[in-house]
Amino acid sequence: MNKLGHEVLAAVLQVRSRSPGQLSLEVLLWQRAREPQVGRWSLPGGQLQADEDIERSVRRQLAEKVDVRQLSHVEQLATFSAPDRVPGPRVIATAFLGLVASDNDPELPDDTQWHRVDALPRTAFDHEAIILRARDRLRSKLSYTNLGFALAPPTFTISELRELYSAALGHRVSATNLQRVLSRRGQLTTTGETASPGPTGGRPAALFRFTCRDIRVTDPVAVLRPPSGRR
Amino acid sequence: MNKLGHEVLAAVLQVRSRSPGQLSLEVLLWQRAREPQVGRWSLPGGQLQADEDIERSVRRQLAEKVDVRQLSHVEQLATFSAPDRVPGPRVIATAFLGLVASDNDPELPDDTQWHRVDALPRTAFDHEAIILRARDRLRSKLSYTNLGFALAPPTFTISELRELYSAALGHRVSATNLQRVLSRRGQLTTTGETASPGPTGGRPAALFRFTCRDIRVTDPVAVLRPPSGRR
DNA sequence: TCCGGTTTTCGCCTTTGAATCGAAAACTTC
DNA sequence: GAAGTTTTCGATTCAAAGGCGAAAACCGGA
Repeated sequence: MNKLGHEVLAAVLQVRSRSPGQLSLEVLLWQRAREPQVGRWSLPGGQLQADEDIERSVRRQLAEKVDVRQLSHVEQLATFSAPDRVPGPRVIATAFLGLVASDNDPELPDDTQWHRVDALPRTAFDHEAIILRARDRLRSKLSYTNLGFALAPPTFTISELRELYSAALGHRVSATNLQRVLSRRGQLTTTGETASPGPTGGRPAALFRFTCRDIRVTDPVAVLRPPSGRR
Repeated sequence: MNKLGHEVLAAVLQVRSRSPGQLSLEVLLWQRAREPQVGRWSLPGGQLQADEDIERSVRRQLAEKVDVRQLSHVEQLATFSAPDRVPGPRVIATAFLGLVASDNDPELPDDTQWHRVDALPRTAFDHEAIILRARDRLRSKLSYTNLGFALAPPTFTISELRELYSAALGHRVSATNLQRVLSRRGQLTTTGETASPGPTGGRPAALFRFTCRDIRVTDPVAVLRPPSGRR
């Protein structure tokens, strides 16, 4: 039997604010201190162990870089297998998408930093392709699932949520429409509380939370759905 | 470095007619002649070789069971890694979805047969889960992409296409609606030809083909799309 | 206390695309 | 030519998202 190495890699994404009011989608990377590719930035990950499946493995590997209890969502992305994707002995990689809610700010090791996904530094191997794949997966799932819960704090105003979505999707989002779409789907629950207005005043915003914090497909808009039989 | 085996598996799906007029979604399986799991039905696949990536590997392995030129579409599904998913030395599996258009009827080896996905025989290892995953992927992509081209013959009538979709989706489909949805999306092109009516008469049906035979997302119904800026 | 400024919220309307229905068209056989 | 079949097409309804502006609820300062 042909034996080869298998690693797991995770693109952990979070919407973060670098300067106040300026949110951006960022990814967790660590800088390589040794060859190969010294100085380049890598996704966290490592070799799969004998007694773990890849889902367990990715959580174990991530624990070295970040508090895994702050991971609100992890899902498999794809497996990358080009024979020359890394130098030396062949290694297959299964990539994951991880999400951290925006109210967390995990302690990071010295070699590890957040980087804007739209302004990546020099990355190692095929990691840039993996990061972009993770971003695309997040963007499409924000549309047709309730995955927003994994980016948002436990409770939030519509304006805050709008900024989160806007940073993650990379385009402007209307607060009016966001609220209507999510609440029509039953994803939003009002807490009854209100946030205190900012220094410039204004009507106090109502606080919401996601109805359900398990990922749930909103029906990938079931086109060609079965005939209703309704008359 | 921890070395382990890596195999690729393919769930090749086709809409086939067992008795005339009765279409069903079927999957290509071969029956195991040796331990482990003698007599159970397996997905085609095999060990990844040193110089190939998994996409090449799956096509190579499939060539042993079916004419690969008849494969109209192949895509990666997911990687399965439970340590005990097969007995003996550990093997990771990356599963693929393959599609064959309904006008093909490939020559098959003696140990290989088509089986209805909704009436599977006793399958080996975790292969049933993979088959169901493949079916679900096909069903959702039929809705929001033009993947139908991979199931359909080069040219077809709307009625034929309706039966194909109906068998693949597992529910009735309205011909009227199917035609309008696909042509609004620009996926259908009329050939100008018409099919000859059946033995019972009836208006001759117009022949169509898919505008484009590369997979193309129809916009996963871009909810929360960017503001139009239109006034 | 009143008033302008600010932010959120809500209702109404438009737009888009899918589902339904029924009638017309085009062919068969008798 | 009449009756029966099947396809095709237009008109209508229905559902969900996007756009817009007015009303609500707060601020600070005159």
